[in-house]
Amino acid sequence: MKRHLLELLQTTLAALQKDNTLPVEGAPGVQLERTRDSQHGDFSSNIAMLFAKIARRKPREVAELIISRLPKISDKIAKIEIAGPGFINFYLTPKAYRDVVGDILEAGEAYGHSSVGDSQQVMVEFVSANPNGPLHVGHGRGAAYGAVVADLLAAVGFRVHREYYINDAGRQMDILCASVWLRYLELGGETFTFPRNGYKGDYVYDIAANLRRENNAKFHHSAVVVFKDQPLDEQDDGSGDKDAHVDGLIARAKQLLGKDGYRIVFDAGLNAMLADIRGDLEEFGVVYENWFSERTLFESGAVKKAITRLRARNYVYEKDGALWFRSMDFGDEKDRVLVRENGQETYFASDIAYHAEKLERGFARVIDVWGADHHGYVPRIKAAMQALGDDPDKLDVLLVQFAILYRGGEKAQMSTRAGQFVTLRELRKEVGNDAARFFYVMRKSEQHLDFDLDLAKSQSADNPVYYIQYAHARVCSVLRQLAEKGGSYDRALGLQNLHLLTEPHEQTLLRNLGRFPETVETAALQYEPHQLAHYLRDLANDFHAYYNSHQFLVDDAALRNARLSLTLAAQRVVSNGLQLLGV
RNA sequence: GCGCCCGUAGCUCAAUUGGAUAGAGCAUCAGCCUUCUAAGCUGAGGGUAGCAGGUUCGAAUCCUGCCGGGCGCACCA
Repeated sequence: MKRHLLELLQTTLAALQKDNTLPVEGAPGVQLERTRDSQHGDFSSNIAMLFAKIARRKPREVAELIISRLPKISDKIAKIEIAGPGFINFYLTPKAYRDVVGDILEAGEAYGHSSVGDSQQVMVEFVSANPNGPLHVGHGRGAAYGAVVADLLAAVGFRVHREYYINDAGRQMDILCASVWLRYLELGGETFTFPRNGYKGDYVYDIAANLRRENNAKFHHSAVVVFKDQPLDEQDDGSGDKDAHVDGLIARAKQLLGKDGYRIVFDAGLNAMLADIRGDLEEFGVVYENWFSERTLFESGAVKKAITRLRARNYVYEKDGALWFRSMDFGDEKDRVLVRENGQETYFASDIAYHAEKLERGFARVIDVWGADHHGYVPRIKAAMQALGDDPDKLDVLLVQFAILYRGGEKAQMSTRAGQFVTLRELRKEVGNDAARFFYVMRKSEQHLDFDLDLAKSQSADNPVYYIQYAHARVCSVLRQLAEKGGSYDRALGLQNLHLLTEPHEQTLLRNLGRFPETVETAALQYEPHQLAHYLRDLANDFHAYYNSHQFLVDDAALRNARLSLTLAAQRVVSNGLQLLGV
């Protein structure tokens, strides 16, 4: 409907511009929006006011002009009025309202889907948490948000590719490896102080135990040998160098285990964590087309290749023994290191290679979902893309603010290292997948999310997801009642008699059901799932109000089936909407 | 110090991206179950939009300056 009206306006304006009634130069784009208040009709355009200035005429005068030239009114438009300072308001006919019901029942699961994406290929990369511990509730938000954004884009006609970037090449993974190894030594009877910097979670013991089961004492060494000459890690007064300590232990592990042995311990940690993360996400309804390993970028030479390309374009230089990228040339606040003094490429270097590779794969648009604490990283990635001759506008970085946990009214601390955190798995178990998914996407992504664990765990009925599901359940209940009374629903009869739906509650419901496709579209294109969440809550409210004030199973067969049609349409939209949110 | 984000009802948040009288949910108060699940509905109170300017037909939204909060400023990832 909205598209239809937009086209109407556009052709009319073009005609007015063609005969020089309205200026072409500086002409504004046509805007049409749903009215907030039904007193102002159903759709409203501010185009006359926008044209008024450049045409040097009064807004209402311009509005008159446009209306006089609009093509013959169709059977879906009742009237067009000028209101306020110069709004052009469109009022739909009752028929236009009614037709929505047939459209919904006809389209079924496809209602709300569209093809504005034009089959363009889009990659959505999200979560990509380091595989050095279980996912916690912060990752959960990125997972829910990324998954819903991806599903929304798919619903409006994009070809969506979901990807998880596995950071399996960095120092953090070496620390995990060392942590696993040390726990393994402990299980073999060695005693020592576990490094402050190591991963202390119980899951590390599990991995170590597994390793011992499969390899027995193959990787065992005496603590005396392992810790010999290691820089001290002063736990109590904090005076020791904990980074040097851990790095020393990593080096010692490599030395004592040999290349192959180290790899086995390393992979034991990596694979265990990946399996855990993958399983966790799958249970959460989050699946990927691809899990992309950072390590393969080094192995395939993609990182070296990216650096070579940058060098060829004269954007790298050497300083202090390191290799730098001139990101300042592209507005970044400082230049960035690509290769460290010790010859190791930085995470940034592999990330450049990764993004170059994404575009090589042919994606028209690349979306990264990151934690908001990484926002400072955006300019340098875009700078690198530009330096490589790629279009940085193809990359949209969506920043997700942290979910702040509250327990007993107080902030709960999260730290992967300390091993004290609420895992995503734990959260899902306590509040359920549905509530977790809905809560996560209910808020605008760049807004901090207050996640009250007590409230969420309490299974409280305040939960909006229950409210929405209840609307669905009530429809099921109505149908059950109908069957018990020996009746059945006659769709044809219902659709023939939709004109009987004249109650204000019914009109409101019809009006809002018609907004669903637009809501899905804007939620998708703006990457704002919360719009859909709010819409569904409002729709459920409309339904509950209707349910409470009118009986559906009335004696009059025509009215009964008309109401059931409307009810089923509402159920369908609720169901499609929740489906998109992954609930 | 510099950069990014944020500041809307007692609390948690919306607002069709510059539109018409700023809206919901909790919480508070007052009503509605012999009739399709009360997990619900109806009504009431509650606002100097952080503060001060500016831009224009029109500002919560854009610009400037303060105030307050979060995050980031590595040869970590």
